[in-house]
Amino acid sequence: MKAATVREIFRRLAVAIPNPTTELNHSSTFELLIAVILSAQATDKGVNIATAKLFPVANTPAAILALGVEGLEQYIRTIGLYRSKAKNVIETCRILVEQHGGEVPNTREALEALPGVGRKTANVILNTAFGQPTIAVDTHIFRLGNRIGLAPGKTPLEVEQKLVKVVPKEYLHDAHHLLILHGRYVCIARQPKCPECVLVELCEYKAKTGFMA
DNA sequence: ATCCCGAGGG
DNA sequence: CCCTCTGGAT
Repeated sequence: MKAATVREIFRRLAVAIPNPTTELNHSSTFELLIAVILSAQATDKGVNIATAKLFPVANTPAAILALGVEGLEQYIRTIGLYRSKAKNVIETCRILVEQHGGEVPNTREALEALPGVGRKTANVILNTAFGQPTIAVDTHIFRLGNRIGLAPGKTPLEVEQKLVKVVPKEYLHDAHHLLILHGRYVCIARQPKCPECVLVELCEYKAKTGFMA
């Protein structure tokens, strides 16, 4: 895909999505970290329902630690993979208290050392809490990268590295949320809403599949 | 039956 | 590389 086309894609997304930020409710970096860990293979909406109950009761590492695994499970039962997430969150809180003074670390290495935090989650925290130009490749961005021809790749890491190369500098920070929100509401997995998409004539999906009008 | 802001273990 | 974890929405 031509550089000018890529630039136009982000210019249009930036117009269509005036406030490109997370839809995971949070009022601190710690809350964001927990919400992102919980969001694996789950919808933001579902995570927000659970954290609306959890955070008023416990919104610090020490407070969540005090709930214990089984106590925490009661709050996040409605989210998929809740048992492993409860275990990971507790262990992450323990490490935050013991090794980081109860604060969320701001380096990739320290973040990825936390249980339940892989490359994607670390990228979200670095981008959204610490303002770094990282691109967290979740299911939406992986799909879009391949579907519209923006950054094709067999793995999320491959898509991420292509995006970092291809995305114009001024859009690098917002690219993550511009793509996620476009993927969530327009370029959805099952039946993309091509008729209302601002990228139609720039998209390789049309040429490949002749999407329905 | 498929998808959702994946990660860890074998 | 694959498999498993896992509930709720569509």
